This record gives sequence, C-alpha cells and structure tokens, in this order.
Amino acid sequence: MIDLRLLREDPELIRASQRLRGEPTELVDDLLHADEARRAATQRFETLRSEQNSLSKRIPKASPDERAGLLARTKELAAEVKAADAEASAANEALRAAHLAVPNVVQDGVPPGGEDDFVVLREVGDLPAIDNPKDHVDIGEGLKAIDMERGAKVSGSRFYFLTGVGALLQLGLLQMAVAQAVEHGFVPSITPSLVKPESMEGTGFLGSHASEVYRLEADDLYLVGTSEVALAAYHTNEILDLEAGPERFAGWSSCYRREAGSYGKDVRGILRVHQFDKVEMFSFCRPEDAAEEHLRLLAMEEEMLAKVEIPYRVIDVAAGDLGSSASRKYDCEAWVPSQNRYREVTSTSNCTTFQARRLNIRYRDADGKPQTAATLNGTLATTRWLIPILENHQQPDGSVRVPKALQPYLGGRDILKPVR
RNA sequence: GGAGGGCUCGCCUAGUGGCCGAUGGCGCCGGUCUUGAAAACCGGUAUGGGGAAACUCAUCGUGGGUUCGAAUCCCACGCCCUCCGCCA
Repeated sequence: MIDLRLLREDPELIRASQRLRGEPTELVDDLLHADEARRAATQRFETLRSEQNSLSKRIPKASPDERAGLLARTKELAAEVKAADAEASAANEALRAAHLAVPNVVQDGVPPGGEDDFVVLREVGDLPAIDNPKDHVDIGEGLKAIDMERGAKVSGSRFYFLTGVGALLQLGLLQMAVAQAVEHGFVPSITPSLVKPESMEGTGFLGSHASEVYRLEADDLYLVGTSEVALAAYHTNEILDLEAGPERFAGWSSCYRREAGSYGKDVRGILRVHQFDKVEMFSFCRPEDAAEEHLRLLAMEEEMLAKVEIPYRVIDVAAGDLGSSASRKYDCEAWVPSQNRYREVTSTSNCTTFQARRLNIRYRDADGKPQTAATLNGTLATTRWLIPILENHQQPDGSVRVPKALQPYLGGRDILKPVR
C-alpha cells in the first residue's frame, strides 16, 4: 500500500509512477476519491457518535422526567449511528480496495518500459569456452545427480529428484549461503512453508500472482512461493527497534509455485519447477536506509556468485516488470552455456514501506514516534543455481569441477564424476 | 477427535452494565537526593483515524448481537494451556 499522505500531497508523482509501469493513472484518481469519501463518511459517523455518547452519559444522572426525553432522543440516535457506522465501514472497505490496486511508487532512476527494457549494470567474469556444452539435465543424469523421469513419474511434470551428489550439491550450496549470511549478521531462519491467508495477502502475493500460489482448500492455508512471505509476516503488527540498524534474516525454505500459464516454457530440467529450495535474505530497516540496504543485498548475491565462480550480469529491472510491491529490483543473471544466454538466479527488491504498511510493521523514529518500516528481500541461493554450476564447470568427460569455496561443503570433493 | 481452563495497555494483574482507555506492580524514561552509583521519593510511559487547534472517534483475541450505553451480558469463530484418545 502506498502512503496516502504522499498521495494527497503529490498525486502527480503517483500518476507518473503509474505511467512508468504502464498501468492506468485512473487508479490514482479512484484512490483519491475513495480517500475523500472515507474521510467524509467517518466525519459523519463521529459527529453522531459523539452526540450519542454525551447524551448517554447524562442518562444516569438525569431526573426521571428528563430521562424519558433523553431515552427517546438517544434511541433515535442509536439507529442513525448504526447507519452512519455501516456507511463509514463501506467507505473504508472501498478505500482499502482502491488502495490495494495501486502498486508501489517506482524509484527514481528505474528504467522505463517492460520486460525487455532492463538496463545491464555490469557483466562479471569471463564466459567459459566449452565446445558443444551439455545442458544440466544431461550432466546431472550422468552424475546421477538429477532424476527428472522419476520426478515426473512420482509427482508429474516440473518435479524432480536430486540424488547423490545432486542432493549434496544443493545442501552444500544452501549451507554456504547460510554461512555467508551468518557471517554478515543475518539471523538464519527456517520458516513455515504453509501460511494463513492474511500472511499471503499481506505480503502481496494474492494480487496478480494469485494463480501462482498453491492453496490447501481443506485447511485454508497457502504454500509459500518463497520464505519472503513468512519472513515479512514474521513482524506483522509489531513495532521494531531499528536503533541499532536493520534487522536481517536469512530464511531457508522449500518454495512452491504452480507455474500456471507457463506451459511449454522452460520445460526441460530444473529451471522452472513446482518445488525448489531457497535461502532468501530479508531486511527490515528505516525507509531512509532502504536504498543502501538494497545495494548491500545485491552485494551479498554477487559475493555468492563469485564463490561459485559463475559469470553473470546484473540488471536493473524496468518499471513495467517490477512486482507490485517493489520500487526497484536488481536481478543477477548467470551464464547458462547450453542456452548461450544469461538466466535469472537472484532477484532483490526494495519494497520501501509498501509491504510493511500492509502488514502494519513499524519502528520508532528519533522522536519515539511509530513510523512504517521498509522491507527488502533478495535471493542468496536456490536449486536453480545448480544449472549454471553444473554447466559452467563441466568437463569434456562429463565430470564437473567443484568451485573452491564449495568444496568444504561437499566433503572436500573437488570434482564430481559421472556414475556408470 | 473428546473434556476442561484461559485470552485486558512491554510483562504480570484489577475490573460482572454508565464514575473505565481502563487499576496496581514490574520494567522503561525523566527529575529530586548523592562526589558517583544504588536505594528512596516525585512525575511520565498504548495505537490508529479525523481536525489548524481546542478537541473528537475507534480499539480490552476476532466478528456479530442485546442495550440509550458493553472490557463487563448473549452467540459464533480464532489462538494458547492442561488432560484423554489417535497418529508419528
């Protein structure tokens, strides 16, 4: 939810943001009207309520003949108050709906345009020279690390088994991510994979992404698509102490995505799957620190990419391709030799106060006044990383070199050899 | 799944229809005293909305109801705790 005060002061700023995103500016005017309507309705209710309260207070002290008159009047008022209350509630709900419809204000400097209009900030590392690179499925099958066929047999398409060194590789990678996070002061966390509707709603995943989310009808719970959901909702309705700086978490969870509408897209291998594992960073900080924190999360991601020795590029995602909560988003895309192109492996978003406002997460400013906090999230490692790791480090004989930093997490192994 | 108990302002707690946005203690903040500290004493200490302000409205797990008036009475739901059963 955007800041309504900002909206009242400078509606044009919000309209400009909508234009950058390619979203209708009418939503902004709808919201303005809903805001005004709510204030008017609230005012009407409160005036009546105030009168009712003061008359009610006089009843016990009134003389018997006064009392009859007062009771008659208050009885009338009670009905009026009830009606005004209902109107105010309706106006409130209308405001909330209009409020939810407006995405976060795009940060200055975000490239305009859609999915393809990102700006490449930098390319890091040399692309490997591999003749006829195998893709991660072939390599993974050779290592008996990835079993797509049995994944499909047991669970359907877009499911897989990681076995042997595949399982070890994922565990090692994620453990290395957690270790790095801890080293940098993040609180390692293992989070619920099932959350209540409020948590899903509050983090903004039931908006345009609702069809991406698995829902357990019988229990009215949702499977999270990322531990961001649980981590963001962790502090719902709380006032945090951010005196000492941002509060940082690294959450480990399995992630579940329906991938509805992506039929036929990236069907091979583990690039786009219904279930994967991830270590996700999440920060709560003061709004004025959010931009700096965003760069810190990006630096964490790049540190991980350096450790696994994968060439990558960093992109500044265009306004039209931002999620509704994000004011800015940087993706790291790893080089995938078999596809001869870069693919997204991390994504870090600065949600400013948008997400925290919805979840009612605040902190105390220098004057001790509660203010809405800012939230940020970013990927540290996921199952998907196995793709560039296997492919970039593949050897002609089908074995895979283990990056040095990862070796301690794989029992000291420096090479993964095919299993006949 | 069954039976019982509970949910009040950071924590503990008082409060069975109007004098209650709510008692007291602890904690925390400020002050007095002290060379400094402790103790003692005094004062302060929820959040949100509207309003330039005075002020006003809402909130005692959540939602409804009764009533002129609800923390207090009624109904439903949620969560926590204890015990029994079941599963692991």
